[in-house]
Amino acid sequence: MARTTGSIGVETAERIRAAAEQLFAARGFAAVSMREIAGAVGVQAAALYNHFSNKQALLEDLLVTHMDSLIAAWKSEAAADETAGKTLERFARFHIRYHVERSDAVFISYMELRNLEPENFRRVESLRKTYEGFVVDILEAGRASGEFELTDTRITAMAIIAMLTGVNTWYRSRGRLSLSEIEDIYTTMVLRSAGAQQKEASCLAAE
Amino acid sequence: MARTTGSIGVETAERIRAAAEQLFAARGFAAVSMREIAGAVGVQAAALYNHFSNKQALLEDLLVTHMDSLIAAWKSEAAADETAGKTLERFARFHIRYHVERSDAVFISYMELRNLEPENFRRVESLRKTYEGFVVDILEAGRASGEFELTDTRITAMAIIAMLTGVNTWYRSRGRLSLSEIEDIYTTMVLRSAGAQQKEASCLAAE
DNA sequence: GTCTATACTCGGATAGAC
DNA sequence: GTCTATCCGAGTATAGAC
Repeated sequence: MARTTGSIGVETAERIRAAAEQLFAARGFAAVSMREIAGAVGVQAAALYNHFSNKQALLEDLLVTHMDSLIAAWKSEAAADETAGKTLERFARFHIRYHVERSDAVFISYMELRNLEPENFRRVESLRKTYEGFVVDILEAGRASGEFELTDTRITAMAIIAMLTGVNTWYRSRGRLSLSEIEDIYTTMVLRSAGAQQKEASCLAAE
Repeated sequence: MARTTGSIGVETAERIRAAAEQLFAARGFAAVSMREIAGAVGVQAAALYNHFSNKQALLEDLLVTHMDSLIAAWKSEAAADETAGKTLERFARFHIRYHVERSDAVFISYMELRNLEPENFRRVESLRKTYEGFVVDILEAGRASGEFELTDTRITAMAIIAMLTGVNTWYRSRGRLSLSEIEDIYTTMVLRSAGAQQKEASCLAAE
């Protein structure tokens, strides 16, 4: 989207989005006022209505944009020809990194769904299903090829996504482990959850 | 807690707790007014202040009570002498069932932490750490005994808890699978995540 | 312990000048 | 596109009667 004025750096709409995202994540949609958002941007509250028709539209914009970007990012990351195990590993690393780097947007996307009006809710839910479907597809492929051994692809997909997204609740960039180390650990757990054959030693003695 | 009046069924404080829990879960702490809670109970808003000093105290009561009960429930469920694998399975089933049956309290406990004032927040966080510690302990024991094979007990504990709690986001009591079936599937995934030796076939060929 | 009434503050949103 | 000014409804919480 191009600038409409040449004046100050980022256009106002984008600064409103950024301010709202940060405030909604920190304190919740209902607890944040339009005046606060305006204050963070450096304009009066009335000016926000030149860019978003109301508070609801602002929330809906943030959630839809986030889900659209997430889906597009995975589509461009997913490689066509590789084993299901390799794809699942790629997904695990992608999901962790993408979510950790956008913790505000992720937080809002999970917490503020209930504040969406029905039509907007359905739209965002549908995007979420699309994303979950990516994991189901990987698991189906791995089961079909014999790489994975699992009972229920849908449940396993939900479990894997929940596990990976959970990193956001405790991750701190200056923490004990680097993001790469965290990715390694989770990759192992995700593959094990799917019943992937492990190259390493976990098969010492069955029984 | 005993009744203070013999008049109408449950005492008012308990009915306030129940109404607040349901409303906070459905629409969020900030979005729910004291008038609404009072309306659900069948009293005037001013009457709530006879039982809770303010809205914050009501939220704090709900979160602390929930965490206390959760911790007590696991303590009474945990058996002393059994293998780590068996204990982890018991924990997985316990966690799923307990959380699914109290979805409102669970939801609030995760979502409304940020609305707690600092002192109350620290108190609830400390209880949460206690609960997470139970899982860390099980994993440590299993690693020490050679039952589990994992890189990092703390990370694995967080991943397991996130995976199990995730059931709440999609579980419906009249859904495709029974709670027992769900528990079975998750138990397998949790044990695999911890690198537990499986009796079943997942060890066909290493490499 | 609950009521009615109310103080006081703040919310979203709009009108109209510039 | 942003401002100032404003409408009006709703929020938490308290005072005082019963």
